[in-house]
Order: sequence, then structure tokens, then C-alpha cells
Amino acid sequence: MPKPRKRLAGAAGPTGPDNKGPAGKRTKTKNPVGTSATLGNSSPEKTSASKNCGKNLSSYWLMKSEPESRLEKGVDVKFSIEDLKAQPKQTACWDGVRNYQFTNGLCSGQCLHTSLGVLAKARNFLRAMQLGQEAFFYHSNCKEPGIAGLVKIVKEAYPDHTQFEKNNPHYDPSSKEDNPKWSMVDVQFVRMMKRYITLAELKTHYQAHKTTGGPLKNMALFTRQRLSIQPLTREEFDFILSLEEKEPS
DNA sequence: GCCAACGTTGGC
DNA sequence: GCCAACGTTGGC
Repeated sequence: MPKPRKRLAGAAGPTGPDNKGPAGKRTKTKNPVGTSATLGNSSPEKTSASKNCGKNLSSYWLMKSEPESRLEKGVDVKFSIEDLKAQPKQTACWDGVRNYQFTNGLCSGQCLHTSLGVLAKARNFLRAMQLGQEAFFYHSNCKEPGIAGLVKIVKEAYPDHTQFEKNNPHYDPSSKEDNPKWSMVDVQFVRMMKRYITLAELKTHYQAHKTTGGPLKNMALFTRQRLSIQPLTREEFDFILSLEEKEPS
């Protein structure tokens, strides 16, 4: 399926395709705790994970985030595990790409758009995530990529309500109430890894396992390289946890 | 900063 | 609906 690809260095496209409003990063000082954090508490989540159709879904995840500053349309996308730890309740909203929001701020849909397909996949994964499930917090696009810690899902996918609010800068007229485009989950810091598990180390195991049939042989980090939220099998998850106890190879 | 990988777009 | 161009991810 992959055909030779072409890349034009110059690309000279129209500069800035839609600047749909830089949608500044929410300033943490905005609202006192409580606003949106409590918003969902009253309703017993009728939304449920019933979309899951009883399929054999993953219970473990890997979520990528960039720990080093980088501007994307004027917004710094940096969000390291230390940043997560620093949040109130050590909790943040996760929109499935690599954007995040403070749970005690205006929890609005800051939708740094990625392409729709990627988003759709990320969203599907987001919607499959269930309360209490654990995910590795992965540092990407940085000096030393790797798994920094563990987080857990503390709120299952819920629609980002601001996408329906006309006055909101994140209003998205193309999103329908019965099929919201933007979802988020909330994740909470659990712990740091006992040691940082680098991508290089994981890759070494992945390559070995490809021939030996070990647990990482199909790891999405290497086989689905561009997914920002990826499912892990229990075997993958357990194997990676076991690496903590070992000397880096 | 470069560029490979790869998903998406759009002309036909 | 194919397929080349293009934009983005993310390692290096």
C-alpha cells in the first residue's frame, strides 16, 4: 500500500491554513476549583462506555505528550508529566491529540485540530477508555523520548461542551449535538516510573521480540507510529512494567 | 533542523 | 475511486 512518497521541500502552500483562533492556552488562574471539575459530578454518566459493544478492548494505554516547549500556531504545546503533577488534583483533560486542559479551569474544547482521520482514531480510543484504566505517560518529540510515568483515567470520554457554544472561541458549527466531534478524558497522575524507560530501550526489545515472538512484537509505538493515543495489551503493559526493575540494557 | 513515515486531500 | 501532492508527527 505504501507507494513512494514525494515531498516537496518548498511546499509554498497558502500560509496559515485556518487559523481558527489561537485559542490561547487556558490560563490556570482563570477559575477557582470547582467550575467544570464539578460539572460532571451531578450526572451519572448516561453516556457510558456502552459504545464498546462488548468487544475485547484494551485496558491499557500509552499517551504521548511533548515535554519541551514548541509553538503550534502561537500556542505552546508543552505538557510534561511534571506539568501534570503540578495540576490541581494532578489531573488534566486530554483531548486525544496532545492537547490538554486544566480541570479546574474553564474546561473548554481547545481543539488544536489535527487531521480528521487521526482525530477520529484518537477519539475512538478516547471513547474506549474506561474509568480506572492505566496509561503510560510518554514523552515525545524531545531529546530523550520515553515513558516517564503512569496515569489513570479518572473521567471517561465526555463531549467538550464548548463546541456547541456560539460565543465560545472554540465553537464548532460543524459539530452536532448528537455526534459531538470533540471528546476528552481526564487523566490523573499515578506515579513516576521507577526509572525512565527510553524509546531506545523499548525499540531494542521490540526488535528482539519481532524474531523471538516476545511481548512487544506488535507494539503500536513502532507499528502505528503516529498514533498519539495507543492501546497496549496486558502483555505489553506488564512487560514494560517489569523493565523498571531491571538495569537499563 | 532534517527528513522518513504515513494519513489526508483533491484533481482527474 | 485512484493516486500524486501535501501536511504533520516525531525520531534522530
